[in-house]
Amino acid sequence: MESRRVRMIDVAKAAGVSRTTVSFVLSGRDAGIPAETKQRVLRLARQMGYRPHDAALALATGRTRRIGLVLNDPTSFIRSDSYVAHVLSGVLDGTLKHNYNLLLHSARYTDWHALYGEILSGAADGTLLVGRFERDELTPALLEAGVPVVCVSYQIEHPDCYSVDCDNEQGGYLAVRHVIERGHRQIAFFSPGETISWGRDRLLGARRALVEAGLSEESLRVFVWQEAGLPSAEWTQEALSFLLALNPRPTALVCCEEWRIRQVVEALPAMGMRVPEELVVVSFNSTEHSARCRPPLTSVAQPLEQIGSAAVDMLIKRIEGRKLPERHRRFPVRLDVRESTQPDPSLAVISDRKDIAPPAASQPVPSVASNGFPRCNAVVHQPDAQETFSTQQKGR
Amino acid sequence: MESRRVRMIDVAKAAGVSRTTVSFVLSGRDAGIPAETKQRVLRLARQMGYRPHDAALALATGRTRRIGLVLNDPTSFIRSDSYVAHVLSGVLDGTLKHNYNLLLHSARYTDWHALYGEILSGAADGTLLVGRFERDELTPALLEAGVPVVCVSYQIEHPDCYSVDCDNEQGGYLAVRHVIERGHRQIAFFSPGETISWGRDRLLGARRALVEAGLSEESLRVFVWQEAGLPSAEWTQEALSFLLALNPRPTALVCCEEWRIRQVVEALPAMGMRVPEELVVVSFNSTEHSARCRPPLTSVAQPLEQIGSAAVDMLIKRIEGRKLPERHRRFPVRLDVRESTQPDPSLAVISDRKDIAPPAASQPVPSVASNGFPRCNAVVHQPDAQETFSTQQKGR
DNA sequence: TCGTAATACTAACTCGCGTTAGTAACGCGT
DNA sequence: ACGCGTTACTAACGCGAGTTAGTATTACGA
Repeated sequence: MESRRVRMIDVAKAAGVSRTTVSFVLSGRDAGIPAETKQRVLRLARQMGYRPHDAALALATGRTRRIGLVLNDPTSFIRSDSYVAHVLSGVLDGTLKHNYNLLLHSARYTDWHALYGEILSGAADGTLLVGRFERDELTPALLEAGVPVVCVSYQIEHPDCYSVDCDNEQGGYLAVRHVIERGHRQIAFFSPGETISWGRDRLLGARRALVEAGLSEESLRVFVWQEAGLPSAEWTQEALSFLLALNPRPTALVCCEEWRIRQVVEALPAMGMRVPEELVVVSFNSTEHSARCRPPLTSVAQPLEQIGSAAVDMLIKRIEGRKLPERHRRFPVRLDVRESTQPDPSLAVISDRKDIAPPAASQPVPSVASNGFPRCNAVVHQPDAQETFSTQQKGR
Repeated sequence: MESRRVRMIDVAKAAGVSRTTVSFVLSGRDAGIPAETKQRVLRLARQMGYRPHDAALALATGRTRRIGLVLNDPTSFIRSDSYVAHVLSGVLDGTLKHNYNLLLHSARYTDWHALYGEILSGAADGTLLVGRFERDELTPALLEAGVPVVCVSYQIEHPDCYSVDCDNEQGGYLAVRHVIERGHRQIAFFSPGETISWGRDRLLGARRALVEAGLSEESLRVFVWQEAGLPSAEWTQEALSFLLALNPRPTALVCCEEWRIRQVVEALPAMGMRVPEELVVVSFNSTEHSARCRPPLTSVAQPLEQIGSAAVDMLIKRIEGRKLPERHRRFPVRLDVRESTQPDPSLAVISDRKDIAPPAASQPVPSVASNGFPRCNAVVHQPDAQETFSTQQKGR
């Protein structure tokens, strides 16, 4: 009962011309075909419901109009961290704009051989790699194979590596400078580990803030979970216990991973600690998870949706062989000050760069994001919002 | 510099056999090929890094090992509602299990002609349609065209319509019965409208609860936003103003849409209303957005990830031409009682069915979901948790 | 009338694979 | 020596498109 698909040759027969002629008409190629024939072919193609067959088109043209996407963790959608959701939303904006579709690879990053094979099979014209796993063998292998690839939120050392990310170094800097300005001297720092570029860069920025303030780099108590070999939730507990037992005890905590901060904030009351009175907390990403936390968390925002859509732009330019002005595109970050470091919400937001506007003043859940930053309703004021946020490419 | 892909014929030449032989060896088909030849071909294929070309394979076999997914709204990832994220997570589990990939169509549901064309192009073997839009013309058109399709969270009247959903009628029933048991008689109900199947069914269940309690169906104050022609946020405000002006004033509100409940809860304090003291609130879906709301919201949970992965199972069975025991698969729902209807969290959870276990007792963010329900940390007790949640198919 | 050019096409090849049908070589029984 | 069956392959077709190269017809100028 399955009605057979209408092929190009069916249209050709109905129109009384050759398949080649139909192909020329439909692809808009002018091969001296008279208007009358052209109209007849177009009309019949429409009437008969002709649609080019995807696989045949791909085989003949060598293009799929699809881009692939690999997630470091397929379950990340439902983790507390909505990083992936925001990036994916930007990616979909990008693919829609370029008239591409998105192929979500379901294989796990840990099974990188399977992913490698699928990507090389040419099911997509290029691939976005989002949020690198530890011990990454996939990225270098793909680059070596010459597949068009753009890394999102990380990069590796390779002459063909293209990437989109935020300015993580500046993010670490802003976070730590902020707590220093609030008077804190004993600062803890939860890091995923230095093999992950954003972990490393945020730590570098943190150290820069310390040096700038005349503090020693060693005063920063860095907790690295990658090397601990513990499940994530247990690590958080252990790290907090350790932190609270330190002497002098840290009064500020900067946590690189937004999903972990929830574990922290939920665990602290049971340990007899109040936020921000006894421990001040700064997170990253500044999505609604930070904004709606109790208390709302001061957080380093990055324009996740812009990063997603910029990655698509970049990848498609590579696919089409166009030149790119830079291999690594960096977006600026912004510090959203909330109650976890600032009991009085009427104080101002810190914005280090003059080219970054702070978020719009709080209205309940703005329905449209005015800039590329995640939609959140931080309770902040705007000290000087004349300058608007600029997405212009900026040099490294 | 782009190194040319290794084709089957390259392997054949290297092995000194025909392409057909290579094809037979690689597809494991026994055509009397001696073990020695077989080994040689396999070794060379591996050494040369041969990977079958996706489009060629699809063209030859007529199968892509891909399933398509259409979202009613590509921006839904970042809406307050994480419904899509949970379903998508389940879908990815399903595609991983069956060794399929997922094709995310980036075109908008409103531009259904574009989607229709893409789906008919055969880029995927079948398609999941998630969360239907109003005035749906796509679904019937696809069914009429004979494309394998499974509808998630809705269904339409059509002999070929397959769907996966939760028991929405029971959900509406549980929600309203719960507030009736709490002593409420003036109940408001926010509905998306009756053309959306879950909106209609939840309302039916709500009315059943009223009738069962000996209350008149007319006592339910139903607010339908679909017919209002207002943007969603404005509608919420207007509906709330209207609600509060009613005499007698409703003391309970059941809201079908989880993302709207946030608008409600955030707007109420400014209107001088406290939850739950002056207005008791029940939401649906019971994802972390309800669980982490202040106050935490009583909510009707549905096993979103199971729904997603069941939809994939169903679709792939259809693609492979296997028989399905039923055209519409319904999952049971569960009521998670939280503080928005129950100021004292030490009271018990209401669980209408004995075959549905309540959620696990609260631990900070369980890392693994024990059943198919969204991960959330409702503060509830378990009255009798001997029975475990059953995913066995249940008759309509 | 012939040559050339423009018009209006189409045959045939290609993409990389699955698959059917057929064949050449060999062994073995009679 | 012949026939037959088994072993070990391969030629050729098809999937549904794009694309190249070529042809038949007509028009027009010399």
